[in-house]
Amino acid sequence: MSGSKALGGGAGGGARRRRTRCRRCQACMRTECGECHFCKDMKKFGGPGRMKQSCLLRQCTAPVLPHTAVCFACGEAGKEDTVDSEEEKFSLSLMECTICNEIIHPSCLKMGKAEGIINDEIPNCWECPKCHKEGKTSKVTGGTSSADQRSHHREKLERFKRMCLLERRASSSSSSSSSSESDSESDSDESLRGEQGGGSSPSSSSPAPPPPVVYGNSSGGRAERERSRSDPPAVPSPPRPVQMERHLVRPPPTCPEPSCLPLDCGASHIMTRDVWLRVFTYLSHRELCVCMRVCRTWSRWCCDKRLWTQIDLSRQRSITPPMLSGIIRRQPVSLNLGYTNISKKQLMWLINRLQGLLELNVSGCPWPAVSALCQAVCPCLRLLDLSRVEDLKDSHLRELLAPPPDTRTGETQRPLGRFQNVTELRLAGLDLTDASSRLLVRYVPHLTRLDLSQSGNITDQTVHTLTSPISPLRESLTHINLAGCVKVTEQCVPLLRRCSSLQTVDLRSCSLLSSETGQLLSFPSHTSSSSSTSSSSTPSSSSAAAATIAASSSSSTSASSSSSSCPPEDRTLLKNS
DNA sequence: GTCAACGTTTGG
DNA sequence: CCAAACGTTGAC
Repeated sequence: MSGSKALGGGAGGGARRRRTRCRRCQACMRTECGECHFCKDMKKFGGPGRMKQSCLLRQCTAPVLPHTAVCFACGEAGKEDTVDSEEEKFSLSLMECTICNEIIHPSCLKMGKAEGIINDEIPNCWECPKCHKEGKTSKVTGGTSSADQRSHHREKLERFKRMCLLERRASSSSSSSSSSESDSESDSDESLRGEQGGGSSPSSSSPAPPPPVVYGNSSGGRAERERSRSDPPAVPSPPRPVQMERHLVRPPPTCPEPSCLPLDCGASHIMTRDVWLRVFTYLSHRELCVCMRVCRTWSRWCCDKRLWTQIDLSRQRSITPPMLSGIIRRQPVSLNLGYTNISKKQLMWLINRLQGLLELNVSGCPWPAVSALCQAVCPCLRLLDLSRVEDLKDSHLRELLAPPPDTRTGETQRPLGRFQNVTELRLAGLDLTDASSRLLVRYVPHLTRLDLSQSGNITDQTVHTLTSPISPLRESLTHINLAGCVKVTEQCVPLLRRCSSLQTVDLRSCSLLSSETGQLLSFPSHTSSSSSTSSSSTPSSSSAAAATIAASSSSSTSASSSSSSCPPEDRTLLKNS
């Protein structure tokens, strides 16, 4: 409203109240990232302060009505705290109608409050019984007076159309039943179906348990601004104003309600949620999706994020909005988007909502899409697979790994990369040169596993850089894959020996190497970081190292920890040195 | 009064 | 169509 447009008339609503932070959700509790677009705009981060938007990572997931909101009918505030039962709490809480904007106690309504359609994505939000009844036909009520009002109506109309569109899209893709009103979810694809699709819309007269909500604010945030084809989750909840289009996606609560399965007779099934969950752990994701259609309760339980720690959508020809919302709801720890046609916006939208993500695979995706990561903040990420990303060049890798250019004015802290905590990086099959190795040394200092296989332009220089005395990787690397790097020569082998923790090096298919060296090599682990590779290091550490050492002295089969086949030729390296 | 930031408008 | 800018609201 930026405008104080008191849109009088209409369904009796008042000016819409601006929602405000809940101050309780995870997002509200965290601090500003200082790196996102909006943070950089803030004065406190040295920006001009013109955009006046919240940090992308701090967007409230459950925005509430302002404290000053009161009931349109009785003029009093929400009184849900004064009662205990869910039913009463609902009656005495303030509910805001997404259509007429009226805020009212359901108990103050003349008509049956059960006719309202609750939007449990946002607290205290519904389509009030009045609007729902007049419903979709409320449209433009003639040319009532001012242009202002007309434009407001037009806006609402568009809003409504948009909602219908979203709903249609959602319900056509899911086999979901008719009532796709408030609550029904939209997940379509078989591998990821949304939770609680149960169309319990009008009948559910009690507000849903306040769920954590990922509240996609689109206010200027490009990540959120998805629209058209890259629309993120098509959540068919009553829409916010046309231009805003806030996408609400709710991650599952840690333990989805209820704790037992209610039966028609009123009793509960003998098996509780925990027991069912154990059963569900034996099912594939596909099977879980089938189970979700059984009933609302199963639908919720099957969305338990413990069942979805790893989500694999690789090679899906298209990533749809329902898939995206499905991913967010499940909050996976590991996400594989390899060889999909995900768009930049979709990826950005996802990443900003998966703050707990540890592993991300975008191999084989086009660089323009992957470049979304250049604006992401993923402090937790440990594994990043960029193998065979189309058109990824040195300069792109720099963009990706280097910290944002304007690290404030002071530059007091050491500018560490965006992926500074990544320990495993896969860069196979890219068009990188030796220049990229410097980026790795500088910006990904904790790397333990590095895959540079099939990098035709990489030479010994890369190995030199990675293992130089000033490289932190010299200490951290345990596994390096240089298979198929045709420009690498025998010279790299002594260089590699400088790595104190190195366990295996894959040098297969390196045409400049002798057949003896061009193998998967195992290294003994050096307990000390002294340069001379003392073969006296006790075989106390890892099993792989122990196996290697055994291989060097006698000749037991060395079982590499990383790769299944580790030929006895490992010894060649030790012989060489 | 200050600060944060919501939701609309504007300009490219 | 999107990102930036802006007026204004709401918390304190």
